[in-house]
Amino acid sequence: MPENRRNATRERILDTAETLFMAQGYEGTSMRQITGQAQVNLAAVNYHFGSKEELLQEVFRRRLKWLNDERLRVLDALEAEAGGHALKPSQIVDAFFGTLLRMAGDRKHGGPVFLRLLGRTLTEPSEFIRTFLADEYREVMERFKSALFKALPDVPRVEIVWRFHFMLGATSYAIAGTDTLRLVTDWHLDAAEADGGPERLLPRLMTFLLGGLRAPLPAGTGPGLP
Amino acid sequence: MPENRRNATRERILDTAETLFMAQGYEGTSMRQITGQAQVNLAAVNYHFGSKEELLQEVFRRRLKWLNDERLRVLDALEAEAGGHALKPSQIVDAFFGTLLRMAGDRKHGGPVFLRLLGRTLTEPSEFIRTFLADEYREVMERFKSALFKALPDVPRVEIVWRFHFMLGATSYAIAGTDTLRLVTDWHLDAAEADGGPERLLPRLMTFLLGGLRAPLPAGTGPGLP
DNA sequence: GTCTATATCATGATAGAC
DNA sequence: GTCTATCATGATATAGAC
Repeated sequence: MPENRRNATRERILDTAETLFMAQGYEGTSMRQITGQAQVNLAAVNYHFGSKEELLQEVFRRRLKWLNDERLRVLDALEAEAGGHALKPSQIVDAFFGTLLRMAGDRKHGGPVFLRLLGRTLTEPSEFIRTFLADEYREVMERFKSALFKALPDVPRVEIVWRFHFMLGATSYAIAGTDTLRLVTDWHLDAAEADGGPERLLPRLMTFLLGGLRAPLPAGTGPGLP
Repeated sequence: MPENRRNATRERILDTAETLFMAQGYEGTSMRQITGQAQVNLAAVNYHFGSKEELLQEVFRRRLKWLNDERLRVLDALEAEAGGHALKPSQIVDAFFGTLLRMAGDRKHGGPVFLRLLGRTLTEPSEFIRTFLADEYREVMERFKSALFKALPDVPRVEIVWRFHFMLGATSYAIAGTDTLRLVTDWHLDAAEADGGPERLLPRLMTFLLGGLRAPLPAGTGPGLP
């Protein structure tokens, strides 16, 4: 069973790398750590993926493919149901960010480990990571921006794009994990409240995001782009 | 002038390290890069700071000291002016996040370089960084949370803390730089619009943050903690 | 296909001359 | 205080045996 063993080794490397990159970052994780913990040979990474950079890309690709396909599937279903009418902003935001957060409960697709990795990687400085992520996200971004433009025809497009950006930031930070949350909590929240899992986080985040997305325009903001 | 030279070397190392950590991250930056670009000897970092970790901490300390003192100074002034009355949420949010963003125009205190570094570091996985930042932020966090609790007496404290967390995330991501912004833009915004500098960013961000902070409570949210 | 062994180089840190 | 020289370690990647 060479095919099975090949896949088993590949998947074990990917799973281990995902966990280590999440906990220590890309630069902070060595191939010796990955192969040691995955109990495969040091040369296996180069054999299966070519390089450490390509390993990282594959770690993201197998999860993002599923996530973004799912996002598009949900958006397609909503738009089909609406039959040409504009969607509600809350539907669009849930299709994008709700689908992401619900991944946390789905261990088959990475679960909380991948979510934290993704949140932490979005601000990673390495050029090749940002280029790669921008490519992976391009299609889904265009679809969701279009949906928001249609749902909010009176809001200048430039404002919608900025607010999408702010929503991404709030969400990334939230899924980057409870350790960073020590900055804010540490104090009035016990661990049970602070670490309530996705089912507590999602409604709170959605409320915040929609409040920001639908906030009245600030004074002095020009009209939309042509 | 041994004292002057000592300070000049120290400051040059700190400035160079700040820029490189911003562009490449902590793990991705070597002491050889830092000392080479700062045109000081390789041993100078260990002599002046002891280790690479302590260098990073000093890079942050000199900026965060000024930033957080300034935040507290603004908050003190607002509270003195209010004379015992609760502040408006917008005043508190501006004292915290506005003071941060206005640092971007102040090259004497790091300017945009430090802002991007800070935004990128808040999701950094290294344990010692997170512990260090949590310590540096503790006092200012407690003061601002208290001010928000007082300004929003009808909102459960746990909700305020969560929303503070979301605001931090949106802001971190926004100041982490326009490169990451390619994820969202790349498309309908020309560079001039997307990269409008802090004077464009601040009102947009404030509107978003306040919209999220003051959003109506979601259904099913329990009462505040005792 | 998988692994051993190794090539080649960069890293953070330090000892000791000046 | 600053520099040179060097240490010990760990990094990614690969050549070649099996």
